[in-house]
Amino acid sequence: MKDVADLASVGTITVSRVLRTPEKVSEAKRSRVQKAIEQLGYVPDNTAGALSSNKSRVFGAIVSTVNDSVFAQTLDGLSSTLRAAGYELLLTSTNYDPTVEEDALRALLARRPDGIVLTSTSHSSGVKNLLKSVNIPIVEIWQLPAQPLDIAVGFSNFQAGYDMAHHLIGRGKKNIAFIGGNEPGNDRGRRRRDGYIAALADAKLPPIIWPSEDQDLPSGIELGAAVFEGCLKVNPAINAIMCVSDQVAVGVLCEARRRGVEVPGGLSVSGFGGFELAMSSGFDLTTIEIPGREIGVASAKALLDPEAARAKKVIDVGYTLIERGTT
Amino acid sequence: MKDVADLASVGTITVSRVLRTPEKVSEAKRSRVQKAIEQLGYVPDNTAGALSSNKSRVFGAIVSTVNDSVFAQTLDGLSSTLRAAGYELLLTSTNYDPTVEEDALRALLARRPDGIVLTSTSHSSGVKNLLKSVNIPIVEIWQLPAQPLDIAVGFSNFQAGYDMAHHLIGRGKKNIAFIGGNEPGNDRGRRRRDGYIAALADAKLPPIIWPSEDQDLPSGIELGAAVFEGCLKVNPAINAIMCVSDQVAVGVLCEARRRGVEVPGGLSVSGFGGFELAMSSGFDLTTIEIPGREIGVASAKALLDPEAARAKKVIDVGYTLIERGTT
DNA sequence: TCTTGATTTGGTATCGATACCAAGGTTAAT
DNA sequence: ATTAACCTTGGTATCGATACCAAATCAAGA
Repeated sequence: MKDVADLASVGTITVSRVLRTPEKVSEAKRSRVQKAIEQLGYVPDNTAGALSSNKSRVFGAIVSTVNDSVFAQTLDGLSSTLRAAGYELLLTSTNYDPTVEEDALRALLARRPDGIVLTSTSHSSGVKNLLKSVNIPIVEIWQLPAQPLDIAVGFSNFQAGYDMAHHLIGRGKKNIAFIGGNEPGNDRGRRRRDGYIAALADAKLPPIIWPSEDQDLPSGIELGAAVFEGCLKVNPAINAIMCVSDQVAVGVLCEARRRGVEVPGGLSVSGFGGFELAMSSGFDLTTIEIPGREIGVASAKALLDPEAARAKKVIDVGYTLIERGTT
Repeated sequence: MKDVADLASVGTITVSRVLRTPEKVSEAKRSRVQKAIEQLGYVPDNTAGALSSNKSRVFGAIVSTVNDSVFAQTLDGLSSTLRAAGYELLLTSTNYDPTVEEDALRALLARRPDGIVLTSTSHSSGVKNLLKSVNIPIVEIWQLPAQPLDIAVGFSNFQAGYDMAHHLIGRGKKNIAFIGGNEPGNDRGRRRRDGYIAALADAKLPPIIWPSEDQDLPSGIELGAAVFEGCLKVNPAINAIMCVSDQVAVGVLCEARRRGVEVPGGLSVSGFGGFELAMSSGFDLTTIEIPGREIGVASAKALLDPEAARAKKVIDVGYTLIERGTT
């Protein structure tokens, strides 16, 4: 920076201002400095800037996994919006292991981020204490918590589960099963299931849940494929299956085809997520579409302008129930 | 840090050593310092450490998209391996727009990363100059470039395309079409297509490529679904379709079912990627499985020990052709 | 011309850790 | 007992930018 300042015959502080607040520098010096920057190929050092200004221009994200298509959209929206504003994203994934969260957070805080995005909803007391001790915006995403730590962006999984069950009931189905939602460390699926249970209770129908907590079954597509050997064998009266995710629903649909079960005549199937394959050119699956990218964009905005976001506290981006051919 | 040092009655440098090189501090002082750290809830400031040591303990990644399941696995492997070694990952995505790369790189370099991971293979001269001017490990992933900038981790898309075409030819198919691979900014698909062309030439068969460069068609599943209205209508003799990705293949399979076309009797279909749905409990799709996570892990190792990686220069993780029910 | 207020500019201290060097203490070998 | 080598420890300078304050410049009105 000193070299640039010398070449342009200005003080170092003026170089700094050209980069951070160009409107405060006269036209003449500004162009001189910019020419010098280009000539020397100067790339500023943000680590030094972070130290002196106490602003790192970096945000941290702790996500459960990047390995989920709707989730990846959120990351995409987050990272693009932040980058457009001159910020960068430090990414950490916990792989649904809650014990990793505190370590990851500690490592993140050592980088002095200007804000943090979290996906999990239940935090250990260590995590809560760390978050309380720093004075930066904290955004919890996806599941809206009852008691947000600071700012929350997402939607209600409970309500989504309720709405989908209500939709199936409206189609005249009486024996509706819920598949999945008991993976450890992921309580979002469980909330959807709770919504399903509530809707069935309101309609005076008995809930059918599979697999039970103690059964150790695969997740995703394979779980869906296993439904016929497990759930439907025990209870053949089932004529609608509400799946915790689109992946599971696709597994059910693939297996139904293999067995010649008619959908939705013999069996209705619904998903959750709004995964590409659910589209009408794919499985034509009735599902609940989550605006994944929008969650990312809204979180980025909350991080960039925490005061405005704190006024709302909870930002509900909603979801859309899309009725297609499988129900 | 000063507070911790005072509480433990040691010098600040000893506190620093307890955190970075604990084996160089006597047992007695080490435990005293650790107790003080805990008591005060001290979280070190890595931005300051980065400034004085010239080591940020952060790596940068510039990826085309996080929105792809196999790709997400790479990120996952990369980030977990780095975090286990005490490093963090700064993530930037370009959304397949090559003009973004230089800006993203400049922003990344301002954070003084200890190494960089790139996914694209063709770089602008500005990017190349920037990379040459910094003295940190550069890892190019996925596509193995002819002339690696520094270190490359991936596999040969050309060879994968060749092998799959060879497999289809071996199944007795003579009219094999290649679908996709002309999305702008993504030359990996094009390499697979080149491999396909080479294999067909070796077998003295004419290549059939769809859509052509100038056609503006959707990508992914929708492209697959459009095949029957486009490609097969023009050339009904086609009896095998080699798709640029599993997504496209799934689109073809869905549409084939809808039209009652028998697979693989009337039409063979193959994919690429090793996407969850390709599994036997899903579509039972013949595909080429890429070890996405392994690419991430190997890149992380290359960043952490660049000398060892530079000895090899190119790390080929290979791929696996998995023959399933669709061919 | 002189004053006032706004704008532009630069000097210097500072952020919090680590590199470097030097000093003191310990152990082993002569 | 003496020397040499090693280990442990701390003081101080330093990394490269920005905050803060003060000085210089400029424009407009009296």
